[in-house]
Amino acid sequence: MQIDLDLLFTYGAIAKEYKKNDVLFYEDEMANFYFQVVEGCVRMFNSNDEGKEFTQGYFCEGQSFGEPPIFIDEKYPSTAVAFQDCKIIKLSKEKFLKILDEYPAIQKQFLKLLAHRIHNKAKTTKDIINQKPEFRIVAFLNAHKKSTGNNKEVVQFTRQEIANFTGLRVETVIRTLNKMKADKKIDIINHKIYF
Amino acid sequence: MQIDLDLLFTYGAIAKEYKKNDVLFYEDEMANFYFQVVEGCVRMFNSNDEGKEFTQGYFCEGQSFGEPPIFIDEKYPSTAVAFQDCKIIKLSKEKFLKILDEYPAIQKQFLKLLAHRIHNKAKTTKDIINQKPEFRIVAFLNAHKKSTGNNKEVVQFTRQEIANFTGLRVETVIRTLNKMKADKKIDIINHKIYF
DNA sequence: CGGTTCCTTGAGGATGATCAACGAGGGTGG
DNA sequence: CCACCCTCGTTGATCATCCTCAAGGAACCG
Repeated sequence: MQIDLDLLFTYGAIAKEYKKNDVLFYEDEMANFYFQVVEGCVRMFNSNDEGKEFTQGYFCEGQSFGEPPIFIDEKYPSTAVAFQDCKIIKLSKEKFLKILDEYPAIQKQFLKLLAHRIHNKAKTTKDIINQKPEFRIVAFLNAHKKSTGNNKEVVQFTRQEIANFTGLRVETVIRTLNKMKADKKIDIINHKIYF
Repeated sequence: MQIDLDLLFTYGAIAKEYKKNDVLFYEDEMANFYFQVVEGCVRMFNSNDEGKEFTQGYFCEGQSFGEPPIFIDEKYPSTAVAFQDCKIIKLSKEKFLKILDEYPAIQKQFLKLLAHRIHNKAKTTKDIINQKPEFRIVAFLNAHKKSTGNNKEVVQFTRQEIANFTGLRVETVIRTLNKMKADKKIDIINHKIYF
């Protein structure tokens, strides 16, 4: 889901550049802006007291993020950082809500978007709870592979990133991946994972 | 969030009674109806291969459920069963979408509803991943306590239900609750939990 | 009562986390 | 060009935690 860039600019949006690891907003901050990715990719995550991070999701080119709290006057449930160098469009909450009011079709698009998000989160949560490291990793790989074809493709995530998303530790991810390789479920060539 | 009952009936909705444990729909079924609870409470959950259940959420009097897949022509991600004897309103998908089209205010309400759901799910997932059984249980108790006051109140869930929601095993829940009692974090009187 | 459903306890075991160390590659600046 | 420092991947050993299994007890209800 993305709103037309011209429309956004008409309503006063600005484009901003972020370097990798720049923070866009912090967990528990009030939500005052609508964000839409033009270039790059953003990661949303939570950290617990011991510093262990849990990745809630990635938002890439053409995707918006951080909208739910805008609709309900809530704080951000997670922190957002640039996963790569990014160009991001920002629009104030008020203007964003105005667009929705004036363009019912867009509002409907957002309804669908949120429905997708819930659907995905339900699936993800289910898969993570299912414990079994291998199962969690497979679910992650399936959810994040680009093509739907049968042919294997290289996985663009580090083992640490897989760990952060699945709630496992790096070492466990590595050992599980090695087992999966032995079982011919994935290929690992020169440290790169093919799934 | 609930749609006015008269309006629902005008559009052809019917009320249906379910006995405890009756199934309203199964995981992976296509979503063809809008559901709204008039009386009682519904549980949505997934089962894994070993039969272990994970509760995605409870939906009680006045709440609707199972809408996300309707918006996006998807299957249900979970199974829904009557948690108690229930009276539920059902309306066909087509009619439901028609209501949304004809009443923009209602559509907006649903946007907010879905935003709330996502926000909650993000928090819940974060808390579950945080491992530590005690932390998960406290998160569950906080999320499901009725009043927001400081005074303790009785918890209406069985230990098995807490286990299903937190992804723990009953025995672990029991032992953790006992520890929490010893630490004065909860009271347990005659097997009932006060939090 | 007899049958549920729910709660409880103990013992044992498996699994993933933790800790510690090291290797390999890529980029940077002297 | 080389030394250094990153980040990322890897391995082994040990440990703590939660799961599993088995058994029984308590409360409730027709």
